Amino acid sequence: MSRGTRTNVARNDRQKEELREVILTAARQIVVHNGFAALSIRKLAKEIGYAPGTIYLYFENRDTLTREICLQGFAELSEQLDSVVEMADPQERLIALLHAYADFAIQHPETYRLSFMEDPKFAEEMMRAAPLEEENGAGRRAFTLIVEAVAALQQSGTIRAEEDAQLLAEMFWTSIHGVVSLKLIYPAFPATPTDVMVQKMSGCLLEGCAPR
Amino acid sequence: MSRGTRTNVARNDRQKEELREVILTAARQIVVHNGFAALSIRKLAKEIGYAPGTIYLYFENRDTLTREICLQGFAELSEQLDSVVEMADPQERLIALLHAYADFAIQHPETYRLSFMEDPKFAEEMMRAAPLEEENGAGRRAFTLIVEAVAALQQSGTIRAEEDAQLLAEMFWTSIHGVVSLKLIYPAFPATPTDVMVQKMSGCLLEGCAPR
DNA sequence: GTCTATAGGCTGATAGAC
DNA sequence: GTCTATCAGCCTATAGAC
Repeated sequence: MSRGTRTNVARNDRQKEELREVILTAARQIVVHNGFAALSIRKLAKEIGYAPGTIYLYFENRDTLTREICLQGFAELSEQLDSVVEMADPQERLIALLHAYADFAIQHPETYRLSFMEDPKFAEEMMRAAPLEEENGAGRRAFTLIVEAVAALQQSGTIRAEEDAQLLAEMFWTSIHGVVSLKLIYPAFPATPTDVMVQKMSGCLLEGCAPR
Repeated sequence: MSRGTRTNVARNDRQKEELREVILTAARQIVVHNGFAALSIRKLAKEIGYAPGTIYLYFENRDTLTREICLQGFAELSEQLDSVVEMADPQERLIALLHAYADFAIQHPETYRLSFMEDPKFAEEMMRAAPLEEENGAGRRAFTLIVEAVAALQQSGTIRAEEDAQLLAEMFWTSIHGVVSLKLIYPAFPATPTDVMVQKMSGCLLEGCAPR
C-alpha cells in the first residue's frame, strides 16, 4: 500500500509516460487480490495517490484499461511461446508449450482471471483468429501450436493417427486450464505445485498411468 | 418441486417455504446469466415482483442466500454420488465419478461458479472435512471417493502402485474442473461436448493416447 | 495535469406505515 | 407480510477551478 507522504515523493519522481504503467500495475494488483469486480476507478486512484478524474486522462474508461491489461499479458505469452516453438522434438515441444501456458497464467494471474475466468468478452478477443503479427491472437496462436504438436506426434507414431488432433489439443488445453484456474481462485486445495501437476498431467495424458 | 405432498405442514408455513424457493430460483437464474456480481437484492426482488425488504424476511442477508444456493447444489452432487459409489469395478467407478462431477457442474452452473470459479469462501466450506451426514462435506466426499477409486485401481494393478493416489486424484479432479469451468464461462470455444471430453480425458489419463 | 465537486446511478440493509 | 421511504455507502464519468 502506498499512502501519505511516500506517495507524494514517489509521485514527483514519476515522468508522465510512466504514470500509465503505474496505473496498470496498481490495477493488476487489485484484480489479483480482489477480482475484477473489485477494480474501481476510485480505488485505483486512491491506491496511486491521485484523484479519480486523473485516471481518465490516461484511459478512456474502465474497459479500455482492463483490455490493456489483457493485451500486455498475452503479449508476454506470445514471447514465451517464441522460445518454445523451435523445439524439434514434438513431444518435448508439446510439454514445453503446456508449461509455458501454465507459467503465463501463474505469472499474469490478473490477465488470466480476466480472460478465462470472469468475462468471456476478453477471451473472445484473444482467441479470435487474427493475423499472426497482431497481439490479440496470442491465445489462438497458443492453441494452434498445440494442435500442430499433436499432429506431429501423430506423424511420428507417438499418438494414434485416428485421433482427432483438434479434440486432443482441446483436451490438453482444458486440462492445464483446470490446474491453473483452480490454483488462481483457490490456492489451498490442490496441494501439488503447479509445475509438478502439469508435468504429471502431460505424462499421463500421453502415456497413461498403467504399469509399463 | 413437490407441491401438494406435504399435507402435514401448516398452510402458512408451506406458503412461506414456497416463496423461499421462488427467491432461490430467481437468484440462481441471475447468477447463471449475469454472474455472482450481478446478484443484487433489488434486482432479485424486482424479478419476483416483491419489494427489496421482503427478501430479508426469508434470508438474513445476501451471503446467507448465496450459501443456501451452494448447499442445495452440493446436496444434489451428493445424491448423484450415491448412485455411483456402489459400482464394483474401480475403473468404471472412477469414470462414473468424473462424469457425475461434470454433470453436477453443468446442471448447477450457479453453484459451481460460486464455489469454484468466483469466491473461495464457499469452496472452502464445501471441501472442508466434515461428518458424512452433513451436507457441506459433499465436495470433500467427491474428492475422497476419487482417491479411493485410484487406490483400488492400484490394488488391482491397473495403475502403477508407486504413484501417489492423492496426487493422481487431484490430477483427475483438476482436469475435469478445466473442462466444466471453461465450458461455463466460455461455451463457444471448446467445441467438444462436455461428456465426450470427460470420456476422452478419463481414457487418456488412464491409458494414454499412444498406439496400443 | 491535477484537483474538487457533482450528477446520476447503483448497492445492502433497516424503520415504520398498513 | 408486504409495502414505501430512507440511510449510508459504493460506483462511473464529467465539469470546471487552479
